[in-house]
Amino acid sequence: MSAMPAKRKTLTSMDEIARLARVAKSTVSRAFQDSPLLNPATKARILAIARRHGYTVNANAQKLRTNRTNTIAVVMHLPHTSESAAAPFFFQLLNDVAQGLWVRHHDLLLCSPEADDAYYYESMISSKRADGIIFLGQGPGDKWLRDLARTRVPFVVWGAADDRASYCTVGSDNRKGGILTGQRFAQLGRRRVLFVGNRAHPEMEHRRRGLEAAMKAAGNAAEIVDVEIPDFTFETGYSAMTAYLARKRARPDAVFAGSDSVAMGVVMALREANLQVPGDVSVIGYNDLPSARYFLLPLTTIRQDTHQAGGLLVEKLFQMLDGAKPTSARVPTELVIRQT
Amino acid sequence: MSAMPAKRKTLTSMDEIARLARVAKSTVSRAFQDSPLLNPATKARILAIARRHGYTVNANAQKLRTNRTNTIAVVMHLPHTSESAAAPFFFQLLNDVAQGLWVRHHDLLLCSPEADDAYYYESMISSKRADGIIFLGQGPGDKWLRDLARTRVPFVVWGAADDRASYCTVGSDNRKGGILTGQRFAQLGRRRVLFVGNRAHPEMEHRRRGLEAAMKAAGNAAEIVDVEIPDFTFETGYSAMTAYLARKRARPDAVFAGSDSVAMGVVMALREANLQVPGDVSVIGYNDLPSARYFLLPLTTIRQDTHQAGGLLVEKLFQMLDGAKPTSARVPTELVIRQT
DNA sequence: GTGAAAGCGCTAACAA
DNA sequence: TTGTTAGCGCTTTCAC
Repeated sequence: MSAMPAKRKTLTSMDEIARLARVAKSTVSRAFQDSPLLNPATKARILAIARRHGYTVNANAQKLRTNRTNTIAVVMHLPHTSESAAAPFFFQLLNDVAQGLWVRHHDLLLCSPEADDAYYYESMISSKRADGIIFLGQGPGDKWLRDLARTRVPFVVWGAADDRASYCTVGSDNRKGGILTGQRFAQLGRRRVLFVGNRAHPEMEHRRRGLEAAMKAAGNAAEIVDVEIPDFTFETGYSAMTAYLARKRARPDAVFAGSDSVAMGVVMALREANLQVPGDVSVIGYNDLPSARYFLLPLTTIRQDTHQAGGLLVEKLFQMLDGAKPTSARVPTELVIRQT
Repeated sequence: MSAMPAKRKTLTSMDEIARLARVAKSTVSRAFQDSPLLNPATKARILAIARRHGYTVNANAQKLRTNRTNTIAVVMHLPHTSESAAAPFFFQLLNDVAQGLWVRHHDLLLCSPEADDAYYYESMISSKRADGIIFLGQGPGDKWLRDLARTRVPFVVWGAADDRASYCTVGSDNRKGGILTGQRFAQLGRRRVLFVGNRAHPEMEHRRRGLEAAMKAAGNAAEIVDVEIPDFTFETGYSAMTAYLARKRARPDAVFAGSDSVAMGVVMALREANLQVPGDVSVIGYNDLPSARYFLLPLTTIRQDTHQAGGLLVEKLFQMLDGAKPTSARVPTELVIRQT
């Protein structure tokens, strides 16, 4: 059934409903706010009339008046070309954040990062498009986030904790992820490990440091070489690894990749170069994507709990909107050993 | 740099800016609208002052006044549990739609389908939260979409074209996808094919009919059996196939799956039952996900151009907002033969 | 329990 | 080229 009869011209303002119900506009307003002051009978009558006429409260007038939007902006890097597979991990996180937002009856405004400049995000808030912002990922360098922290913009970030705790983050324990990887490599007797990532991203830098610490602690004088990549797709992993193998004589015996997608690309490149995985080279990814499990060679990887993460991001942001100053949080990190 | 100096209290209304610039409020308004009427010098002066004071136009007042939101709602089924892998295909589509929307300077409100009831969507529009709606997927049955088409709500749908053309869709040529699959199976001499999908979804029904037509045309008296599944995840494909094999004596020699994820689940189930893919059983998926290519067994599948689709969805919706009545469109469909 | 009145910040018609 | 004015539809005092 079409819920709103087409015949009746649908009414668009409280005044009109008020007139029909023979009450004041303010009474209609109270009915829609479910005010306890209001006589239940009056309320029911008003709501019935409104429904019959396809009336809904104008959200913009409401937002203007109350100075509250009930909207949260979620900023996520969307790949500009569709060639590069959209980062599945962030979509998973987006999904979990969205759940948390529905539950709290807030709208989700999906945004792409504009210039990495605090100004853009300040104006999102000052123009009253959203009450707060959730950033899915820090990107390389977080200076602009520190800048943003100096303003009145309420926001939380998925990513590595800021050393100076200038803003609130939720992230996996990246250092631990690095340590688990290092321990695994050490245990397998690996000595020439490649870190295929990007240390400009705070998260990656933490992983890298954990990796180094663990390998050092194990004491078998391993060497870590960095292969810098600009993004974390399969294609990038594949071509970075291929290029590396073409250029260098020394073969790595282990690779720690910045994401599962990268890890899969690395495995493909390795196989094409006739290196056995995991015989000659061990490979460990990050995120435990669903597809990591069903890859050609089920991928060994670091898992983080995105569902919990999504909930935490939302929760922290709401605490902030309530005037609190929430602390950063970590979600646990775990090594999933499969066949690489 | 923090773009807005913290010292100065940031101004929040045009009146205040007008006073500082010694002009009328309407002149400030014109400056922000980039009105050609305005003296460029005046405009520059106003904008400079505004910027200096961290002023931005209040979007809600603007929306209220102009009765335009510059926002499009995108409705997408987000899995309520994180167990089931979020449908990667729709995220890809979301990404492409988002691109199209940025380009046109529109905001994207991400929504989850509430009750499959036209009322909910009518109120999204009548409450002026969005100017139009893009539905990513029809779901099982599209009666409510036909209902919605009888209202004044501007919307377009990713999915199968409605027989009665009551609303505008963009979708892949599902029938052709079915035909390509049928031809391939026929050419391989397959006779007992399983359709693992859900005919309540119009898209699936079209594929299924194409499959049947092609197999009939090939003339080798094949039989098609339906395995109904409620969603299109790996897990569902896996368990549906496992259950089927446990129940039935007759082995299929071909499977046409509702999505690549389902196809991968099917392949796993088949292997566990000691059936060779593609030796004993051919499997064809749908969507050509990035991960389909790097699956355990690179997946044979039907590819559709989501990038083009995203652009078309946005374009059609804008035509509709301009008062036109755009026709439904199809994006091409192609068989990608790999190893299943 | 309900009504009257003021005003949120903006745009656009009209006037100058 | 700029200013004046009248609302857009709502919430929220304050009165009764």
